[in-house]
Amino acid sequence: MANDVYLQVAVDVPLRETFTYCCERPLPTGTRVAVPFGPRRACGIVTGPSAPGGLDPARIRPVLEIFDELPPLPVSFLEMVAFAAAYYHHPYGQTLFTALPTALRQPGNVRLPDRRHWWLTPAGRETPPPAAHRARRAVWQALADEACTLAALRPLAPQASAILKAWLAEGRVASGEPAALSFREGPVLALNGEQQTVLQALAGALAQGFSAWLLHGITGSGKTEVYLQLMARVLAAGQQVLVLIPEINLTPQLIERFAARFPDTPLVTLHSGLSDGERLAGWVDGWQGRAGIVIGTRLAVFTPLPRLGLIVVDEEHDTSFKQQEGLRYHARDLAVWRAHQAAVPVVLGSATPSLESLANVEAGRYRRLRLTQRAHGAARLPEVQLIDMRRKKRTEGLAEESVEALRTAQRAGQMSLVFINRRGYAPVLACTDCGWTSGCPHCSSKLVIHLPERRLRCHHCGWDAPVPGSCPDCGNVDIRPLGEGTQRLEAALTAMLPEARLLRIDRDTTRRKDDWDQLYQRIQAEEVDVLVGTQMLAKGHDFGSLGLVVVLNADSGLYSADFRATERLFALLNQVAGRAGRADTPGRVLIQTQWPDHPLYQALCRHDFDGYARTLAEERQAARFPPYCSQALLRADAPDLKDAMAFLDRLREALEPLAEGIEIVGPAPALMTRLAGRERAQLSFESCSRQRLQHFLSEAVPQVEAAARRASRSLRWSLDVDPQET
DNA sequence: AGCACGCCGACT
DNA sequence: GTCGGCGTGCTC
Repeated sequence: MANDVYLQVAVDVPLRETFTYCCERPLPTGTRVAVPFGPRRACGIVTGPSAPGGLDPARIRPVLEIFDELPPLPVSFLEMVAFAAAYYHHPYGQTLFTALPTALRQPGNVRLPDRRHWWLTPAGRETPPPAAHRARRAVWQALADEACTLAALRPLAPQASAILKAWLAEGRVASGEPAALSFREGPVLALNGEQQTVLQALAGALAQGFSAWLLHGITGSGKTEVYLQLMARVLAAGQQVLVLIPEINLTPQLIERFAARFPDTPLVTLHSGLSDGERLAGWVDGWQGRAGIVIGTRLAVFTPLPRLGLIVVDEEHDTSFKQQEGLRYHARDLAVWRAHQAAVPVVLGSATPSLESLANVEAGRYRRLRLTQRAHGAARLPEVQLIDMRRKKRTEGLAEESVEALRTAQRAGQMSLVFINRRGYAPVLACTDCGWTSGCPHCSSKLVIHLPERRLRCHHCGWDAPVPGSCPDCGNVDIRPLGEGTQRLEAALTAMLPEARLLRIDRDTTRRKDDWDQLYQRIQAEEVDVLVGTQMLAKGHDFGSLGLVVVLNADSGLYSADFRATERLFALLNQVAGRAGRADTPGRVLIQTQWPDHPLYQALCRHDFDGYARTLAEERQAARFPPYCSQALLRADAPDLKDAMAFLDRLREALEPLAEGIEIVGPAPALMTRLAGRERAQLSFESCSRQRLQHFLSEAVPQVEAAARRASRSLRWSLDVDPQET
């Protein structure tokens, strides 16, 4: 056997290195193969040619099988994988395999859907089958109209495949790749002056290489219409568009809008809800250039697109763009890298841009465009009012004013929304009288209650204190965790509004696939007076006109242990408020709070995003938190917290000498012990220089790996670069 | 991560 | 006497 060529092959294992195999012939980089790996057969991707080097040639085993149903993966794809692996300090093989659809991760052949188009030859066109042969006639008729895929013909005649085979042999039909992307644009909406200015700026950037744009447009300002008209130009030029959206926004209504606008452009959606086969088909359609539009959640950022002309990231501030396990990538950041690689513009759109993106604007890396008016001339911003809960009579957490407003709205025939904030719930202690909260004496974090031990702990620096019996500021004994008392809210609402038709929307009531459709129909049919729900209701779905929005438990996000909580709360409340009064009536938003003077609420009432963003930015700058420093978290978990802490303690000591220009904070117990039976802790690395932090991490990771090998097998660790949740 | 090898407790 | 617990070590 002449196994005379050596290859480097990446395998899906948590090891930093690639492996050397031999093969009878050279294989191009990006070829998918099956290789023997220890006692098993694994899927591998060829990453390049290789020499045996110091390796004993006897240990080098031959490639078992070469999969050639698809061409080798493009170099640009492998480059992005290499970047992501390096930046997030994740093993190359595992990074590569997370970027691939599941079907391509297995060491076996894949079956691709038949996308060939069939059409009649001149001979075939002249010989229509007799009308009595209904199946053949139907197929012929369809082909006489236009070229079709087999999938399109099957509904007309189940035996379409056999018919085509016979006709092919007789020279009556031919098949091949579909014609190049045709382009047709459905009815466009008129743009207002602002939208036109924005579109012109963006259109001017097309075909001009890389540029990054932050499109900051208030809710209802018509960002989507701008995307669509910009996309039209890209698609008309025969290029592809990648659109990334948050998980929750991937609704049939949104896809329908894109599909209706570009009726002849093949559109592919990619998200985690697809079957392996569907996901593979969409991915390959993008890669082979058949799809003009690829629209999907964070995982879609990896789709190879040979004629990429534009990337759009909608709701760029949304946290679902950050993957929270395994390769902890941020799809928005990879999208910007990718736009740079492909030399195309990237548009990041949001009503409430992330502080990260605003800082990038400040630094001159992104350019900002604004939409400050609602697209429909008459639509006004909602009126936001605060209900001071400090001296209010309340029932089950509801102020009498809120109940009264709900009654009034119902009588006026308007639909209301009661929004319960459960996001970022971490029990921070607060005084119900003076507004004192449990701040950490050593850093700018909040102390969190750990009930089993009755302790207050700082999850940032690790400070630990007993729970006080009364307020340290005013002596009031009524101190309790923020956010308590919303559990029985639905029952209370039913009792207080007996004549209103309530509809609760949350994970439980929308568990099954068609649940949401049914609820949605009830809303459309105006069979609902009061919607009650959480996060799910804040974004995405359009309920038509909401007359009133009541927000409960917003305060729990105000004084949170996570320094990003206020940024998220502000974005969330903005979004909820944007649900009110979208049509021609201005809506009303009521927020129940113990801190009516808090700058966040004050800014919300004034609709002053810029002012509050500036305040937050100054706070972050003063505390040297991201985006004014680069951060990475080393997380560890074990059945027992002290094992995780001891592991991080040892590492802190070992890494200190390498940490020039790096601040190491902690270790500290993590905010929430997520998985039952496992406890988590974390060590934070912070630096004013991203490069320096990267360099440090490159040196630190091998040490972490070594320490983990020495530690108990039950200890697990992960590194989170640019963490979103701290 | 898998998977095998290896060395100590309660079962036919 | 053996089945099986999971500690430890390797994968070209």
